[in-house]
Amino acid sequence: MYRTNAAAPGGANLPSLRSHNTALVLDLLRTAGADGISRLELAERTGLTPQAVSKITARLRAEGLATEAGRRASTGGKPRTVLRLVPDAGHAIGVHLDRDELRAVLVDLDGTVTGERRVPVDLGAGADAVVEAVVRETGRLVADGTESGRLSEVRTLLGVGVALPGPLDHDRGVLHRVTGFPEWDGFPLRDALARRLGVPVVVDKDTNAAALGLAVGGERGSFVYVHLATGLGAGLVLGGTVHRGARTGAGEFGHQVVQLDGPPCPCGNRGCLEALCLAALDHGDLPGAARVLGVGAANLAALLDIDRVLLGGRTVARAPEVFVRGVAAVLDARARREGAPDGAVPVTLAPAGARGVAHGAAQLLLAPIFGHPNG
Amino acid sequence: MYRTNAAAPGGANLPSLRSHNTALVLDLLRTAGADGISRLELAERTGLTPQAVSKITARLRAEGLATEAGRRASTGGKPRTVLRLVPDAGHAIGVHLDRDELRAVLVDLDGTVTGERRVPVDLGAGADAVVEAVVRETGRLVADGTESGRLSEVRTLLGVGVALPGPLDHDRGVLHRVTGFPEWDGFPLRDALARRLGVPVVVDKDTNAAALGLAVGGERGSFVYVHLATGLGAGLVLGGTVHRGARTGAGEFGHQVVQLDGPPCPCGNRGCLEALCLAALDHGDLPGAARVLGVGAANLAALLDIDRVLLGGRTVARAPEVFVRGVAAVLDARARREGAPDGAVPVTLAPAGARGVAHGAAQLLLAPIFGHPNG
DNA sequence: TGCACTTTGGCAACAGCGTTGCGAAAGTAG
DNA sequence: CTACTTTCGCAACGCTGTTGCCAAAGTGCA
Repeated sequence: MYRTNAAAPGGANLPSLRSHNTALVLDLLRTAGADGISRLELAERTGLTPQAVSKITARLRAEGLATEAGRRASTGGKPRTVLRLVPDAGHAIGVHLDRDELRAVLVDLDGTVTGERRVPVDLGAGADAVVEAVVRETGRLVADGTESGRLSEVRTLLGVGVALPGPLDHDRGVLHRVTGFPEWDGFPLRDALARRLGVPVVVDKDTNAAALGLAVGGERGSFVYVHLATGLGAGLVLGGTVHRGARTGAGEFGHQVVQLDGPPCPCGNRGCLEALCLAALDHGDLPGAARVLGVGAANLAALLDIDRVLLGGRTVARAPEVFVRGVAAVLDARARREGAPDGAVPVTLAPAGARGVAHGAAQLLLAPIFGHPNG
Repeated sequence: MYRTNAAAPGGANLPSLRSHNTALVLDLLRTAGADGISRLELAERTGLTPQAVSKITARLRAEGLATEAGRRASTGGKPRTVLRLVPDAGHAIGVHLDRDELRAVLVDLDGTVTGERRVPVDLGAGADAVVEAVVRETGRLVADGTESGRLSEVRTLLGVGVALPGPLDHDRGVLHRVTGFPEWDGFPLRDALARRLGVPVVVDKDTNAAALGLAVGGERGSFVYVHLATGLGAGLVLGGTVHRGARTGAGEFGHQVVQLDGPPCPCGNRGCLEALCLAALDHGDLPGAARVLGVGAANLAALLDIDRVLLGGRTVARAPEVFVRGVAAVLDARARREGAPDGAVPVTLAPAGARGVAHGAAQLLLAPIFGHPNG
């Protein structure tokens, strides 16, 4: 399986060149999905010569990652042959560990969910119990997949991605003080799971996983995924890649202060977005909560100049239109006042729904194959 | 002169591989400065083999970009030969266009300022007058440089970088509504200057230029440069590169809302950082202004997880310690409350001083040579 | 039906990249 | 002076994408 030359401190050699171009072609094949894409189109999109694309796709076909799938209509000459990704050539499991629920999905190379499990879980029950639950559920997903013939070989399982509420250290796979569950502080979740599962494991914040899932799912450029459930967080995608920051702690959207000397927040600060938002929700004031969210989103949009704001999470799902409209109203008003030439940043509902985080967690393993090192 | 393969949509070929590695080596040579760096050290730092480094440095020496400069002490065998960048092999001019002053600097490859001019200018006097002033001052810089023997050939002038208050379109080099001077809206400054000067011109916001200058000057990782003068803005460097966002408008720090329903700002919003900050300054309340700045910086640090906050600009220069201490106090307090394992994000004064923006503007032309495409 | 034309896409030869094997150069240590 | 270590370039090499060329597979017109 192809991986980018991650270890090198920057120097590039021929193998890394090859990996890069192969990943590029694979990414285009994935994006094309079931429609497929022709060799010549691949050449145009990558900037490579047709002959180079022929060589690369020949390798991919020999390794079972790509296949020919029909032809296009002729435009006066030999018709183009359509190439397609072979989705079953690789799988990954994405696990969404929420405060009260575990959701695991089996995902193939092109992002299709081919298996899913949901069980209640208590994050407060301690590390051993939770690790055990993850091992059990991923095991069942693999068993089901093998039985149905989808996971024909164990080797096609690339690894397991785990997404859960932060803060945590993505690089080392170690949890910090998961809000509300101090006993998790310092637990090396990635290594503990990798030892038990025997496959690579990647750990990330739920918001980052969801944002990665959206980026892989076709959302281009820079955007923010705002997640409102028991807490408030954000996943940032800047220029197509998830921005995690120096200590992989970026996205602390909930504790942005937007009211100097405002009401106190459990985090110790005053006037945090999360505190104001949750307070409004407690009063049943959804539009008020949306407006507060909008102020935060508008700040973020101005600071980072993003293309889009995507909303998700359980609370948003309860009244999607109220939140989308409320947040958009704040952004529109600000754009009008500032006379933005292209209008306001659009606000939409994250399309993946309740499965978004688990799906994105699986992409933590799949994305590197397509040339997105850390997503 | 080496340039990265910018036009390609992602596909890499052998020339682009070569450019990449050459730029990498040049960047290390530049970073090493007058001390120089040995071939073996270059090999270790890049991950390339010693032989590859020998070939690359041989090319660089043949083209006059690098030279041998002494040897290190032996460690039991043949002593390492030290290589050094030839600073005079290339120059760039950086122009800082402020509301009332034009500052232009001539900078060589390793960032040393070898010529400087300062003249009063009125941005409100219209485009023609300002363009004329830039043409005149850059011309004099070149004339002085040629006379002193530094600019031995005209070909060593790579181009002119112009930095001025935003907002503007960096990609196209077109100004938007420069705050306070609506007549500039839509003026194609880059093309107008390039036609008159006959060399490449790059236009950017003053804050971005300063941030780029700091990044090139050795500031690693992710940081924010906060500029407080007649207005308030920020330049973001994320993972070593300047973040400009989708429409190159990122860094709108001044109009971050931190007080819902706060005092009105000329921009039309309420409770903007800039409004609060300038109001405090009007009352002579520097610590108050610093505190407001600190709240904004803390929000940004939490959102983006940056390594450092750097302060600059005329107002900061008037009482540097008050601002550094005031901003740091807010960040420290928040870090303590949240129990950040590594402590608070450090706050320091931007080292480049009043010349920072002009120096950074020159780096807009130099950075691509060292593998930083847009800085 | 047959011929001319267009377009696709693979084979073979090629240029250029970093890599490997090896030896000359230039020091230190005894 | 000898033995050893370390640096560093020459030559041969393997592999990359590129170029030149030609067979295959269509369309369109006579």
